[in-house]
Amino acid sequence: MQPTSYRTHGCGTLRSSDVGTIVRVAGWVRRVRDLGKFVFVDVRDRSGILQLYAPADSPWYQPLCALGREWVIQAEGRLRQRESPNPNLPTGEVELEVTALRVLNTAATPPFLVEDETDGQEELRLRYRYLDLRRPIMQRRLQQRARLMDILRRYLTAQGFLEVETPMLIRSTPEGARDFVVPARLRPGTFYALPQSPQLLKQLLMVAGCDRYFQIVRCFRDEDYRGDRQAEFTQLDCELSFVTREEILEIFEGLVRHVYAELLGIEVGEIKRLTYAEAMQRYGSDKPDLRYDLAWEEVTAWAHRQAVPFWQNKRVFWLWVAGVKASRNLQARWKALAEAAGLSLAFIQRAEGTYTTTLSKYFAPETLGLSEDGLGLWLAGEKLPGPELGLLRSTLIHDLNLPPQRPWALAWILDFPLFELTPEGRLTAAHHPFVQPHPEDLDRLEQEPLSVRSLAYDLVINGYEIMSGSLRCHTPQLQLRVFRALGLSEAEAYQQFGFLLEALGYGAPPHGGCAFGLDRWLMLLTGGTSLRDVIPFPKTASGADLMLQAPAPLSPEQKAEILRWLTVENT
RNA sequence: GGUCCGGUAGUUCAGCUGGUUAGAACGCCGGCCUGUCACGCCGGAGGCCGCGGGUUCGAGUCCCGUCCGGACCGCCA
Repeated sequence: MQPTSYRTHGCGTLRSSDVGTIVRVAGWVRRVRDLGKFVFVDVRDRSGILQLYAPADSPWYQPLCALGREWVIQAEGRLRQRESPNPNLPTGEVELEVTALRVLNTAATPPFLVEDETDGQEELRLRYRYLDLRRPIMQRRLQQRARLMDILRRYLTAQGFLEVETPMLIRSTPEGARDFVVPARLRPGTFYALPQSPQLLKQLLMVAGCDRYFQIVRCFRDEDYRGDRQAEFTQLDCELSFVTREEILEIFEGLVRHVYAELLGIEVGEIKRLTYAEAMQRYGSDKPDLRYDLAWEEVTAWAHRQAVPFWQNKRVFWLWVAGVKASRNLQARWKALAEAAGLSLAFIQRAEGTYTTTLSKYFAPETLGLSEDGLGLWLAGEKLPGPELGLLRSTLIHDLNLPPQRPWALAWILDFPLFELTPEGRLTAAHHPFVQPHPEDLDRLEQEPLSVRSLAYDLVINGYEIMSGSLRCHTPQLQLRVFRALGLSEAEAYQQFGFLLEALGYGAPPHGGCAFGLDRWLMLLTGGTSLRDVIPFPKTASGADLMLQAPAPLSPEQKAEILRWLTVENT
């Protein structure tokens, strides 16, 4: 804490070695404890908590007793050793014997405890966010956030990245999430859109020769909220020229390791690499939580040799959960879950060497060669592998309260499909339409587009997609081929993405990049379960800022002007 | 847009199959207290039971609607 004319020290910085010095502190009253013959007052500032002390015969005894919670005060005195130290506090060895006190501001009684263990519910905390952020735990989260950004800036700058800002008022592009839209006053009938990401702008920066770009940038997507999703969020956005996918992975693997080492002092272990196909086959998800080793194994060939009627003509997957016993109740719930998806689920339970299974009339359990107690599951269906494998895996982990094998599991997911089908059966970009097709699959782009892999990659941490990126199409010819595969004529492509195609035609270097979801990553790094804990001023699930009371109606004048813009014909 | 959970004192909650005057803890106010740190002890104040309608002799409780918060599905290239 910086000394100012109001203070000589930060409250939380004082130790036994400072005993005897005259100290002045300024901060908030956490609590007043009047014991009759003396009084203790805890003062809090960003650095921590310090205990003030005055005996009943002190002229400051009465004024200290009269303080209220969260009043802002300045206190001066000599630091002394405590008679009864508090080992739970960094400053627990010392206290300040008050010889001067000034009330800088009083405070209304706060609606909830301004403590780590607060009694306030989230709704109330959001309404009084400034009080919520005053809690030490929230202060630490703000500090962690600032540190993370500082670490990223230093690291990337040292790696030759250039920090460049891109505009917040851009144009709406088709596909993707719903845009937030801003009427353009000077051009009635036209609109800006807030960026869902600076994707195209950073590609243009590569065309400009920036070589390596990064930006810590706000992005906007007008979609529904979740605990891990806000409409307004912060990305670390990066793009590099003249690099291969392998080089990009190495650079950002370095960044991730650096962040864990600097921020948490943790050495992250191996960062696994899985193809999308492997991830779906073994975990049923493109963002599996690999803190758990649990994995599906396909046993279709074996299953077809058994006399189980509902396994014939199906693909069958086997999952073994060692050491657990599942109640009939749980088994019934999982079965219902599978059947709701049109799949069949069968169990085998081994407990103290004895088998229980509904399939005993088809084959002897002993032939499975299980060597330990546990629960086995067979999931069978025509459309497997699919997301049901993942749903069941995570439900099992949750319902059985399985312990993770490791606190951190980082993995690259590679070789995503380039395209996927919309529910209406139309071809659409799996990632975005600027991703470069995998060179090995390029000749199938027109005939078998769904089998084409892309040069996209995701970094998955503990089941969350934390970073996502790809190599991009860098020639107009290739970009047009992808657009055409997506059903866009050359005219339509130029109409929607003319500026990009034009730029690619002016000597775009090979390039690729990625974006990290910083809020989500920080949520994991600080051990939270909600983005609202790491975003200083978040919104509720319905997009409201309970403190500012946003969104709010416009004034009649503003509203009339908007209506005029909306009704102007867009030529 | 859909499903589910919640809304009672400043706060967190309890309040049974509808039944007299709606409770507890913390906080707040007053008093006492020689080492507290979730101080302790004694006393006190504090309620539009989210809002609107309905059923009923009678509604915090049951029904319908609505608003707010949360979780999940859809959505999130």
